[in-house]
Amino acid sequence: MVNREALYRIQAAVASRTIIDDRLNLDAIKYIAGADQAFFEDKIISAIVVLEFPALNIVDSSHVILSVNFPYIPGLLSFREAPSVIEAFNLLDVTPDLLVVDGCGINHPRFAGLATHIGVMLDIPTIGVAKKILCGKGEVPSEVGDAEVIIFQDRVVGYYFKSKRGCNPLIVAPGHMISPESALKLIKSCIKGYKLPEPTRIAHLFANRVKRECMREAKED
DNA sequence: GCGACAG
DNA sequence: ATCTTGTCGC
Repeated sequence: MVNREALYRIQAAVASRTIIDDRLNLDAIKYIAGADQAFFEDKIISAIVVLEFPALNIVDSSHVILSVNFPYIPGLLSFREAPSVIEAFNLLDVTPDLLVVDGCGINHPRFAGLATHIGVMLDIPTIGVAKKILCGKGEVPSEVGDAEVIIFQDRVVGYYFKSKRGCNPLIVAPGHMISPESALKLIKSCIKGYKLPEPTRIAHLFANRVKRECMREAKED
């Protein structure tokens, strides 16, 4: 059903094009966006919200509903979710300085997680924020605010970050055009009392709102 | 061979 | 991710 070798080659190409240094001015960030997905029957809903930085109030949003045409396979999530995220991103009126994606960045078996894939395809800075680790090893921080490096194949690919008490740590990693340190610093500045950073948290709420709307309409037929 | 495995 | 109410704990 899935030709993994061909897809691995695409991921290798994505990884080769990834820039793991700051290509954005951290002190000049005005808009930071977040993307998240929800699923309904055979449809994938991608929602994106743009927040003004550092206030984090919503200034723009967009969403698309497409047919799902690829299964969920650990390590190949990009082929399932990247297309719809890219389409939603292109519908925005306000172009953000960077995009926070729910999933892996370079902390991936072939250094090409969803955030990295999207960043390279759109040629924009991205950060990946996952709730569970896919690969790599690191200490697990126990104190809120603490972070520990995650190493994979002798490379620093991200951090474990304890964003809230009583919650498992987040996994923060560079997607594209940003360093591991800057990615962590930015995500830290987006925590507002919840486990998830505002960009992803609000995008998640928005995606679910759209999904509920789909369910309501489906029930009427 | 066995276990792990983003969303 | 999704199916789903109450419930234990800070």
